[in-house]
Amino acid sequence: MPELPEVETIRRDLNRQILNYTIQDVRFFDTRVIRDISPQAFRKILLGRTIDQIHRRGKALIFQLNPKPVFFVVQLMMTGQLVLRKKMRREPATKVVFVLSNGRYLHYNDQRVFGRLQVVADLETMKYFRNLGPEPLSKGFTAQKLAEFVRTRRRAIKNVLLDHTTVAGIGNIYAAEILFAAGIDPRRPAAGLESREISRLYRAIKQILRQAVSLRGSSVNTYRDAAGQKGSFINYIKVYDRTGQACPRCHNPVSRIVQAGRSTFFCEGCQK
DNA sequence: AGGTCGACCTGGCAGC
DNA sequence: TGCTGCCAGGTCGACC
Repeated sequence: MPELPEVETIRRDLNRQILNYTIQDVRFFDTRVIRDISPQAFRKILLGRTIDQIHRRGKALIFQLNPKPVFFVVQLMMTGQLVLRKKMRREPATKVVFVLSNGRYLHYNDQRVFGRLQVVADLETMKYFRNLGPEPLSKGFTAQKLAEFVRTRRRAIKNVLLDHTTVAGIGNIYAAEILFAAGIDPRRPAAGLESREISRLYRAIKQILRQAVSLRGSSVNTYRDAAGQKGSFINYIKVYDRTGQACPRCHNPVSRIVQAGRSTFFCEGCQK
């Protein structure tokens, strides 16, 4: 999916364009993305409610609706997209379309149908939010907190970064880029990192995510922002999906390995 | 209890 | 051309 920078980009775009508008209709083309309740019940809850504010927590988008308390939560997972259009356009991946009172159509597209659309009165009822670690770009996320968490884990630091109880919103692309920026080998046991390495890691998390947000995310494959456009951080990616290509720092070929069943890209020359 | 693995899905691409 | 197998940005539950 979209990781934190991509989801944050969508949030900002939608916040500028659809606040205070009302959901007038919900049209289903594939109901598999509605999981816990019937599509009819889902539709009934949303109809007539106004979008007060759009938040993000980790990789989830949270639409705060009025009358309260109702939150419409979207998890895009691997291939979900939220695209705002002036006309309804049904594509193969189009699953649900929300008709808004400003005459716009918010399309939920999802090629692989992993995404989830939920309505809840209390976010804490969702397991995802109960277990989620701190927001990496918030003041509450400190080097101290990262250090406390990292020191108790024996598994590889790459897997600890991907674990959303450590820190929210980091996925496979940014885990690779963050570890490259920090010069840390993704295979290192987390508990073995020295203080200065954890400091470097902390700074890399902030720096890479901030830069990616400012560039509107990366588009490796299916990610699109709320206007259907690609993000430009793709042009600044150093190691992700670049197996065999020269490391921009030391010119060694980039390596690909598998950790916990997922690809890891890194430079053996300068990540120690 | 921490950690890993398969399941959930579809589509693109490499190799034969 | 067409088949097979592999791969993909995430999360959860089952299992060791």
